[in-house]
Amino acid sequence: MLPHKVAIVLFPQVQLMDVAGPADVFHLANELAAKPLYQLIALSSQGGLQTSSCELAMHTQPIEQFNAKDMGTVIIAGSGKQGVRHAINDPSIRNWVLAAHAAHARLASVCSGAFALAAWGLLDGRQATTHWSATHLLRRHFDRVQVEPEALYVQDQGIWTSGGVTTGIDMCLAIVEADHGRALAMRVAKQLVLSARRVGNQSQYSARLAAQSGRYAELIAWIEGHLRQALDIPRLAYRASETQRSFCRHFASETGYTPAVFVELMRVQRAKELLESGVPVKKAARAVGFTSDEQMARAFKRRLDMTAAEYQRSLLG
DNA sequence: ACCAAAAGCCGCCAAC
DNA sequence: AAGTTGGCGGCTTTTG
Repeated sequence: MLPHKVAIVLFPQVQLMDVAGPADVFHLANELAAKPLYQLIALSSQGGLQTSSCELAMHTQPIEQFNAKDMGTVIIAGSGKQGVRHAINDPSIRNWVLAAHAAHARLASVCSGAFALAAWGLLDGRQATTHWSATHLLRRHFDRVQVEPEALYVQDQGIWTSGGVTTGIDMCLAIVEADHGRALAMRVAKQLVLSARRVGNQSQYSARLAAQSGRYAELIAWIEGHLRQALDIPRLAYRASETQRSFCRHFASETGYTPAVFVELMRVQRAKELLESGVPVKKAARAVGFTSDEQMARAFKRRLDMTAAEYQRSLLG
């Protein structure tokens, strides 16, 4: 089987970590699988040495020497403003990436690389993210992009975008997982000594955001303060002075979560915080309102794809 | 790992 | 006329 070609496209003033993180993930995947799963290719407009924003330079190949149609994955690394602008207006890079996309290559960006994809129209109608400090800019300049400011990384119809710097690692782990399964991705994460593997959609944050304003702000605040008690739909609807049917409908459209899912996310989030401060699993489970540690284990599996004990252990390194 | 019971969820639709 | 409400039924998910 031929290795899957992964092209990383560098611009002037590239962020070193945007390149190094993904590169090491794919390289370690090869090592740990003991098979050449991925072939890494660093590309730039002219080839040669590319100086990163921190002055360390990387060797690259001229992009036009490679056939875009051969690429399995193309990663656009982030860089400073001038670098991105330069890339956006460089027709050789643009056409090459578009050709790769037309040939069904998987596209991905790290950090400000999303601006290049957006400028070329590739993110129209798609969910995407970029560095947290630039999400509002992305939204302002490209109103057809569904910007997800809370996500570490997002995948929508074959195009992946990730937030800043180290999230490129999280994204590439998810790519490895999609290609070769969870076991290999976990081994790579472990090899990289990543404490806790982070999932792409930080839904806990979204849940918390939803709590800050809007029609159910008060109810949500109350939920947060009363996680230990039973929070089923009849009770919540009663507190909201609505019928169950209307409450469910309104709550879901307001927060994006059904009531039960929302409560579970809150409990998992709070449990994580307790586990982080060293509280034992059983105690944490009771403290946040899970009726048993068994129930918490199931919730952790659902939301984080790991057990509470695994989560706690992952923090200790 | 399984299963029956319970709870959650959501489309449907008549009634506002 | 268009939009919201809430009861019902049944399908899916969760629980113990």
